[in-house]
Amino acid sequence: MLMEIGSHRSDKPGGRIRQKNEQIIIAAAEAEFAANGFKGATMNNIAVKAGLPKSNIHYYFKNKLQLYIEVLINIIDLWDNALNELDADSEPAAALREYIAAKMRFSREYPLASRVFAKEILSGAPRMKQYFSDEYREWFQRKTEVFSKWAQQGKIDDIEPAHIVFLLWSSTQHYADFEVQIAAALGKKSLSKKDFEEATEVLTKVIIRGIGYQG
Amino acid sequence: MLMEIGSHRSDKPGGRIRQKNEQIIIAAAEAEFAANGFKGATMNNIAVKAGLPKSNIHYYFKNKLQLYIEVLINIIDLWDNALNELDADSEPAAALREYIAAKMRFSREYPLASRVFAKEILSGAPRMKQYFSDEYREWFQRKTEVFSKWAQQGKIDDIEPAHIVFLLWSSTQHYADFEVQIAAALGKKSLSKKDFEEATEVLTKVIIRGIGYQG
DNA sequence: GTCTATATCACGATAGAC
DNA sequence: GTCTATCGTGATATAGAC
Repeated sequence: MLMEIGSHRSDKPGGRIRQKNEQIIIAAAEAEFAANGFKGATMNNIAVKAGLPKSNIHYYFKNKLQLYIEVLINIIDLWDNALNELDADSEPAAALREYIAAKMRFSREYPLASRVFAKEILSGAPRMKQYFSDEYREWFQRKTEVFSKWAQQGKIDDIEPAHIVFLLWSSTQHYADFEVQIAAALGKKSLSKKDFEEATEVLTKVIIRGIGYQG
Repeated sequence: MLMEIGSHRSDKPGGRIRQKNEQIIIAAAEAEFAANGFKGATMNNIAVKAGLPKSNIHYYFKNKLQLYIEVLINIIDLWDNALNELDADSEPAAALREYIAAKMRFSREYPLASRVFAKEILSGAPRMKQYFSDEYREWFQRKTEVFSKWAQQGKIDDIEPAHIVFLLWSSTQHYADFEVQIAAALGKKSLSKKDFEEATEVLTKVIIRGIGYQG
């Protein structure tokens, strides 16, 4: 599903030099795309951040779009795998605690990738049209069934499951995407590990209780 | 506080033609900035969307930055006024219900402006540095006191108020900013009024109960 | 595998005719 | 108040020497 969108990527085995340089370039691209978006990003800025001549970027990646897709795939894979672990057989409290913690860990560890994704969606996702297909809808619906089952078992309230998932996504990604505003509100330069732990604690508590789970 | 950042704006009285054209241009700029971000946006695209020659944009607005700031000010004013209405003397349930409804109404009525703001924050807010000053921090802290008072009165749980505010912001703005993803997940082209009402209902219920308010 | 040089085009902004 | 023409800059991408 994700591979389709990135199917043009070079699957060459690649020597150690290639692998290392590609990783350096992707990290640089992540920062540039996060700061300036797809259209605003320049290959030159990426090259400078990577510490490589501009032409080398074109040597390793066909064009700006391919580089961009590469960055997007990384974060989507991460998020999807975390959601796939949500299991209807687990207790809601434990399962949600773990999922929220995982999403918050991503927000802390990969904020740049999260921001690139967010900007793409904000733009109307013109470069991810295939990803948001019927297949996506079906995958999403399977995921929401976890909450439906919990509701049927009387473990949580009967709330439209889709909106619970959106709440989980929005509240956790916010700490990566809006970090500048949050830090300013708290009077800090940037968020510490402790800030993230506090936020995780609050979100876990509020959401688990909010959906009607009775400890 | 907001005016400072936009102090270079032309406060000329302006005839009817000017006022009308300025509004058309701002609406076009909103769409262009939402789609492509500040760096990615082009004055030409704005002109085409506005149905005016490119030079006219420069006639009414000094440059791209001024036009951008204008768009930002609109949405920030809207949001700030809504938050300023949150009153510690009200009952938590009624006050929060109203605030969430207002924020969701903005998400539905002004999604483009919300996205321009979101992209600016995602970029690290380089064009809003003055806005996120000590003054902002103080304003934010005053707003959080509403929740502290409610907690002191035993009306809600003793939860770090800042994170409650972040939750309110993230969960409501998500429906404007990530509309494409949400619509795809729900198998729709775009979100209807009913979708927004359902979401508002869920958020209101989950958050009010989540912070420990006992009806 | 790496870099220089350059072709080609689109950008923001302005000058100046109407 | 409106439009055309254009300047100067910086963008993606590639060709080809090393």
